Amino acid sequence: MAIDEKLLKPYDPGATEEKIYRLWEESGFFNPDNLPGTRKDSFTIIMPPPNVTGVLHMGHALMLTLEDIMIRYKRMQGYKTLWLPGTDHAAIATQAKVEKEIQKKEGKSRHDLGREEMLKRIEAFAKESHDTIVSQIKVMGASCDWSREAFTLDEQRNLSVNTMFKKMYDDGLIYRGNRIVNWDPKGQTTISDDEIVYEERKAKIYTFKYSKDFPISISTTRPETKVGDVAVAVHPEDSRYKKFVGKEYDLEFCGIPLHIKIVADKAVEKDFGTGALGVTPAHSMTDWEIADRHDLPRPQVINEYAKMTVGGENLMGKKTTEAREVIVEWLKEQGLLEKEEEINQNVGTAERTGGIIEPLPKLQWFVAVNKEIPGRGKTLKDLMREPLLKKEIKIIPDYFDKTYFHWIENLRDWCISRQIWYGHRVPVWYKDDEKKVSNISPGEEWKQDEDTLDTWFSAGMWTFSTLGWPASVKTTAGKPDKTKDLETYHPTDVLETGYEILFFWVARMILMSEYALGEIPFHTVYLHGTVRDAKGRRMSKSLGNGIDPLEIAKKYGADAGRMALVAGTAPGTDSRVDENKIKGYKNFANKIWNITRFVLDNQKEPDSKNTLLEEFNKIAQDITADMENYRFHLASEKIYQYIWHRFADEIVEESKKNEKIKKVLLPIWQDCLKILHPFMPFVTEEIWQIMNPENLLMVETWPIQKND
RNA sequence: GCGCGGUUAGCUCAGUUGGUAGAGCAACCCGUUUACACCGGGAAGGUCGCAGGUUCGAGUCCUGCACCGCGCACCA
Repeated sequence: MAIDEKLLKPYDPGATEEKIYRLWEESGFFNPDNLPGTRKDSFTIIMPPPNVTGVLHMGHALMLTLEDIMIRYKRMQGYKTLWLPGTDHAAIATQAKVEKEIQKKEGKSRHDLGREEMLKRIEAFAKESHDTIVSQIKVMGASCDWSREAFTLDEQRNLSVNTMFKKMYDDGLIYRGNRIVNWDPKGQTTISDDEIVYEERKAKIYTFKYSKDFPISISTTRPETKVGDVAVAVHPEDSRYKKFVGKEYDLEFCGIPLHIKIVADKAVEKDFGTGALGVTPAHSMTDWEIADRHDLPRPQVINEYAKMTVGGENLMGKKTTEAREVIVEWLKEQGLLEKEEEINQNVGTAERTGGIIEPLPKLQWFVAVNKEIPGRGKTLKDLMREPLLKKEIKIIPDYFDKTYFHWIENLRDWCISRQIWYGHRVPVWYKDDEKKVSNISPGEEWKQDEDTLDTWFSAGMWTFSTLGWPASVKTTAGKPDKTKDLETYHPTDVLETGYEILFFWVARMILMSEYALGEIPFHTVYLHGTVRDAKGRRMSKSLGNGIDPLEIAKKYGADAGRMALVAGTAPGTDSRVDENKIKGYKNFANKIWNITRFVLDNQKEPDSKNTLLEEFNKIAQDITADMENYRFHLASEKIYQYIWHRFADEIVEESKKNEKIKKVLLPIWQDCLKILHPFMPFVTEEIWQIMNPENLLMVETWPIQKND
């Protein structure tokens, strides 16, 4: 074999990677329908869809690397491998981003533009963002099936979502109710419990009595909400207050008449503050529940703009923070204020907008998680728990099981309606006094619900909505048969994602799949950690410490970036980006390049009997076991160690003196390339093309067949 | 408050069912001999957070403690 001229120069990823990706794409092998040979067993990963809010970050790069490693390994093992890519409309995040931009550039709000125009703008942004993301995924070398690409907000997914909504509604699992919800005054929408981020802040806590003749003092950090109080709750065992329980008082608080009942409730902690809690049902989650238990009224005193809705001129229409000062002033004047202390308080803020959450009672759509599903004798919570208890689903690393169960314990009904425009609209239509829940529009004369659905509602269906559930009536010729895909590829094999969305997403996918299909969405959940900067800090826009995976690919090659991300990074643990490490793997790519040159220069008739072959075989088996057991962090280091420090440093060196060894160089080297391929697909494929231009390494057979 | 994880070489981290402690980078010495200086050879470096326990044997299993990080809840 003549030595390719390219091999005489150092390896240049920039001149190689794009060309190789095109070669793969043109082969059609990303699509499982086109794979060579008979492939009985399928292996499926549905890609966690990146949000169309911007560009890929290192976390995405790690995700793509791990998933591509699994897919490439299984493809070489002879599986019918499907890796289905997609993007997420990320409702609140995307709308908030576009709104902010328009506000900044044009000084207009979404209401100035109107629903239709605003949606057009968001869609244009999403489209652009989508295109960028797709090209970035390709740069990373992801061998996913673009012919099946999905978007969480496209037509097929909308049909899935609406069908699911109707099914749940008909089963009584979705209901509309006036309940207290987390209201984000900044984003002007409700959000779910999981979208709240608690921030510790200093706050003042005031201790006072409503009026001079009221017997009990209460403490609060939010005196302005006290105009909505209907009761004072004390612990049932609290001897200080027992004698007051059941009594009712009429009084005037800052000009507002209040009717306060003393109730006993075990939710109250005796030792906190005065041990007595002023109950504001409409503006506190705990208080709402207390009101439930004691059948108390729930007057609302704050509106959606975090402004007061009661009182005279001094309060009405004021922001809560201003109203607070008014009330504190009044308390001081009246001589009612007993104490004013500074405390650390966790303030709930909206994850996406940063707005301070204002609990408010609102008419919203909910998913009932504790209600029995008709005919199944189980609740949705049960459906989420069972597959893990029965070990049908395995989480890696397994210690996340406990966190998962703990979260389910604390789960309350899931508020799924959002007052934003970008997203799946609630599939409920109204006409006069009639209401219709349907998966398609019942006609022009019907008016659709204004709200949209929580983005996790559609994301929860991702493993099967992407495979065509429910079977679409509009499936066009040439496109994959949707129903057949669902049969072939579901349940999927692995869900690979970051541990931070275990609750948001993983739990909801299990819920949705178990409920709609009666089967698990995936067998294995592989959780990766957070990629941090060199100092161990989370990468964020505000810190400006983000590292762009594309820059890395450009500077060192995607192969080097992939190896650096995965080698030595155990599942579930956070890692740091270290440019030196990446550089080391760039050097490794060049080392491979040079080894190839030497091997091709020194080819001899292969010998099949040599202890070196046996030694290699053992290592290959060991690595295969690692691959089967998701130990990619070990497999990658082992092949690296073998290639550089055993094969190159010792075997190649020895072969310079021993002609017999030269006879095993090529066979071992070819297998090394195969094993390294899932990790560093570009450079290995490029070399393979020089050695065997008629075949693609991507679909070569893995040296060791399944061995666990 | 409840729970989870971490603590291993100067730094960043691996260490699979318990069996004589590993890698990368950095630092030290030497080296251009049939690929590669994006290189090679060599040497150095650890009482595996602390205290107990189980075991023939513990970085690995159990108990307690300390510090760091994280999640959930509370937050009147």
